Amino acid sequence: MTAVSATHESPSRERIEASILLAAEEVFSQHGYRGASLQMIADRAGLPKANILYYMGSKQALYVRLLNRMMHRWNEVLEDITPDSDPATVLSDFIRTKMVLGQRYPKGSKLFAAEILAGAPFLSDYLAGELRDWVSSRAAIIRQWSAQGKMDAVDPRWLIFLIWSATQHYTEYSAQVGGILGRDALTEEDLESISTFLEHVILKGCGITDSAPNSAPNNSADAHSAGN
Amino acid sequence: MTAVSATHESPSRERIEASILLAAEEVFSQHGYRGASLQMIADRAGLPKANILYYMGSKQALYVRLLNRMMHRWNEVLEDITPDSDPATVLSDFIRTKMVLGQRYPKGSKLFAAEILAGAPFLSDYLAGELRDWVSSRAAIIRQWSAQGKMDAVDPRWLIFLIWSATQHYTEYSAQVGGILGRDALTEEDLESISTFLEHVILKGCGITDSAPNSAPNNSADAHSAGN
DNA sequence: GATTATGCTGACCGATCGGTCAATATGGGT
DNA sequence: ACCCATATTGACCGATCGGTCAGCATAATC
Repeated sequence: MTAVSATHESPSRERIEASILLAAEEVFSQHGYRGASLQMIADRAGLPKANILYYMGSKQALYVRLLNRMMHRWNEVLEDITPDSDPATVLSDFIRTKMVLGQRYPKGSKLFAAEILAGAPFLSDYLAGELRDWVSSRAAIIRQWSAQGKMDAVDPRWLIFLIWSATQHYTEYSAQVGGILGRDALTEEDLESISTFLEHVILKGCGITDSAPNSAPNNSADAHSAGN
Repeated sequence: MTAVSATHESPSRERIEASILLAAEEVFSQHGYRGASLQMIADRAGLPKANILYYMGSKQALYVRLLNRMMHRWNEVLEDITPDSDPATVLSDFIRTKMVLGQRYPKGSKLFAAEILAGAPFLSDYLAGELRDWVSSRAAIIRQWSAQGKMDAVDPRWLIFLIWSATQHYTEYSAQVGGILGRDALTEEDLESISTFLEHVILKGCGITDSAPNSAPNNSADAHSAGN
């Protein structure tokens, strides 16, 4: 082939692998690990099945590679959080970042959801290790906020789960949301409306008064939606 | 055969069908429609594979039967809601009922989730029809509550989605929740703590003041959790 | 006891599964 | 021109897929 051998990889190889990963993410997210077939992935990528295995080694290797890629994508979320942070800013950013990530990687998010739904056979170590520590450290800081009187003394773990679930819902249940709203995909206005709603309810529900009042001081929400 | 023929069915038939449905719900919920195999279902039910098909006709018929059974189970939720109802009571009941249903039918809930995740190929009619009307009618009432000043003017559809997602999270992501909390299943105390938290945050977040003050008038939450 | 309807299941079907491999194609290094 | 590592893929493997069916077991009906 062309390139620099060993450590570095040819651009053509990278392009092919990317197209395989794209196709695989779609198929795995829709049918889960067992339900996905290499033939479907190959067809969607426009390659012969044997080529998929040449580049990825095995179905399982391809799958865990997708899982790992998705895990790394979460890293930009809730990173800079300290006991001195402003809860309103941090939680608001948490909500909006998660909403954006769900829209940016809908297939990857669904893949992750399917893995958890199946009992997380490939992720139990990650969940009980890395992610558990992540939650613990954030929870500890949130508890300090409560102790400082910055917010109500809610259980921080339930709060984190609430924000996770409320935001993920719109990507993983997009078929349900779409069916009910009567559109195929959420509009920009939908996303802004939902984010504002979640901010309003969760911050207010936790007894957080917006300390950086960049918005008008109306206590009620603003968006009311059109029809249906 | 034993029985009364035609309309009524033999008790032995009912028992067998129930055991098949139980096994199938488990397998489908874990692997989705495509990922599930009749052999796995047969093994779990302790029956030969051909017997599954004798009773259920086909894989698809068995699957849609499970979906329908699960849909009917939601019916007890948010039924008695009128413009004159007390939002605090109704929403509180909504939250707790959904939490209980998720615990009562974890497999069925996961089955439903997997179907939606796959793009709801068997449920698109239901979502865009029956369920959509259900949401519409409830949303209209909630809007009236807002107009009456009983609560903030939030978008009722986002509120319904919020309660759905927040409660379903604990059954469909039980593998994740369990991994993080360090237990296999949620305890009674967990469930009570979570329900109280969700009540607190969502009602307060929607500007609903508990009009039936059966609990002490502490505005902050009470549960704070132990460790981790 | 013979008849008939239903319950039940081992054996089999073509299709598809994940994966292997040998054969061929390609393209830079010398 | 020659070499050789890498890229590519059709053909094939045993296993499993959903589904069919013939044939035997069982039990109600006459």
